[in-house]
Amino acid sequence: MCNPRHRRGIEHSGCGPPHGRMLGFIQPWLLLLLSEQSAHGYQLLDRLKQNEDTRSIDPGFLYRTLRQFEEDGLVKSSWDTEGCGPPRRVYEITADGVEYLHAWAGHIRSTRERLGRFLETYESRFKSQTTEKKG
Amino acid sequence: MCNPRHRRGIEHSGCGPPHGRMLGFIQPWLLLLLSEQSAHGYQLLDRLKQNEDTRSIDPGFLYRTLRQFEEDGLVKSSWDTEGCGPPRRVYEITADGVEYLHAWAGHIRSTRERLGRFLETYESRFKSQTTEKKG
DNA sequence: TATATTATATGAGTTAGTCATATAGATGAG
DNA sequence: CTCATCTATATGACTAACTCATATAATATA
Repeated sequence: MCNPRHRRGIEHSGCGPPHGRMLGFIQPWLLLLLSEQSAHGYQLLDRLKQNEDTRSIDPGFLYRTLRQFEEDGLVKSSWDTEGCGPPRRVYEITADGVEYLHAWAGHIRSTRERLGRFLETYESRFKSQTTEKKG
Repeated sequence: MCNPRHRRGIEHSGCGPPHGRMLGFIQPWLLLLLSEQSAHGYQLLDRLKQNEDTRSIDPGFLYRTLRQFEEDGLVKSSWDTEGCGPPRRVYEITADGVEYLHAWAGHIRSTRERLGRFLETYESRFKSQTTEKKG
């Protein structure tokens, strides 16, 4: 974990620091993956693990999230008992799910802009354009 | 609130949707403001309210965050009993606080990039370059 | 002396996410 | 057949990050 709290003597104890948490960005990835094709939880888990941005997903959280999505009508599921291995609950995205994905993307876009505004202010204070160049 | 959950019939009940929460971005703003000049909580509250991105700050959370920052050595405080009104606890950022602000900015930068990668994938699926243009 | 304003603070609750672990069918080894 | 392992889904318990309501107190004003 490249958590910057492990520098020098700064051992931040409580108050929401640069941590490694997911901050609600596993869910849109789930919907996005399901918008490509239906899949069961374990498959989604595998795919998320192949993406560095979503690598640290917790299986319990994933399954609970999918169930919650279903309760909210964003996906629907059915059991696949054919093929080998134990039965799989296969999730399919709904029209509402797709719509919600779009809304989520909009939210992410605005969050990204908000972060950009913070960084602009920050960089104008400290004049340290490091890896970013602004247009 | 421009919360996208209030469209059509999508009334998301539980599972982390496009909401309006702060997601740990009030703290870097606090440190950034304090890096400009020392201030007491109520002042910071006022300034955050002038920025649309940080408008919805909860006073209780702000004061607790400042105390936590102090416990973590990111700021230090002293009472200002002069002037009018009740005494003010004035916060001053420490060297560790500045360093931590830099680390936080780095985290925000990488979060922003991560959001960008999601949006790229999303947009390539749905071919809807709306307000964004990519380089 | 009542009321409002400025300023700080706490208690209780919720939600998102983490960590550990349970369950169960399928599969393969011996 | 039995034991271990893999695949797959799921739950319990916890913590962190807030949110909402409210308390407290000094000072100012009516």
